[in-house]
Amino acid sequence: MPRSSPPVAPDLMATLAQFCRTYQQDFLAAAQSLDLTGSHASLLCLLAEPRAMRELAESLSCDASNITLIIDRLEQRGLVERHIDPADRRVKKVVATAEGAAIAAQVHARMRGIHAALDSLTPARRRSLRDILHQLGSHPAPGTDPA
Amino acid sequence: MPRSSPPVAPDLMATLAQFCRTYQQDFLAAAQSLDLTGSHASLLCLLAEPRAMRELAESLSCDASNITLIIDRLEQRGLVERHIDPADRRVKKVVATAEGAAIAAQVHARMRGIHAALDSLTPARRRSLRDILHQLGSHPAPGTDPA
DNA sequence: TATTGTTATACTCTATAACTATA
DNA sequence: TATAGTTATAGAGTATAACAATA
Repeated sequence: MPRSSPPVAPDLMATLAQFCRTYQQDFLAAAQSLDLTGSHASLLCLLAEPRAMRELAESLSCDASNITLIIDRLEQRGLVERHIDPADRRVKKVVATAEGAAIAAQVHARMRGIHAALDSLTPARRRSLRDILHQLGSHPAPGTDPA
Repeated sequence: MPRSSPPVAPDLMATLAQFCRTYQQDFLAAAQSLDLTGSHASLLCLLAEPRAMRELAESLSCDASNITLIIDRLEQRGLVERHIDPADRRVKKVVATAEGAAIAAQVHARMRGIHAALDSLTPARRRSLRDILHQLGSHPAPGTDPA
């Protein structure tokens, strides 16, 4: 097996993959404990700020028609509301209600596995992780290129 | 809003959530570029070593009957094979074929967004990230407790 | 004309339950 | 009897296409 890449890259990718898998498992378990599907919880957790339906579809990598149905249910449950954007009346901004925001916070709070893992780090390493992830986050997202 | 938690925790959780979302988007795009659904690609990428069907169901947080169908398709496509475990003839170990392993590697290789982000880090920070994630990974997984 | 969001439809995915084989 | 995997079925989720409203 030839190895022309820098030595850290393959190992890092594998470790990253495993971590994200663990994160997903923990997230799903937390969502289900709150009577939410993974999609519903993902959507709710995106609403720290109001977002247009189309934005949400892109973030979840799914069709816009799908978002309509998910938001329908979350709205029936009183967790989100639709507000027409005055700046462009075609757009509907989805905002979390107080209860919706509380449940979104609960999803993250109930991710016991992740919290336990993070608690095992020294404070310095936690800060280091946060800084590195923050830098990674401030990069052009894959699918969201504004042509 | 009261804040009794350590200051780094909420910020870290939010950053972590966003990173894992970006990872998922990039992973899905890479999978689709190889004519794989997200589930099929996830399963294929779990087969660095042979695994029993039941293990795979747990890793993907889905029912075992579902794994049967996914493996059926991957097998028809020549990407995996089922081998009865001699130690327990009820168990079927799923192993990736050479082509399956190559495609699994391709999935990771095609995650352009993640690679670009990682490339933006200094080598020292990449090593730091790898070490931290490695430590996080060596912790009791949430759903996999051997009661 | 292009875009946002919705509706109707068909297709796929996923879980539930019953079954076979092995332990 | 308990467990691993499969099969058949029903329910939920997802995408496609046509539509209404706004730009």
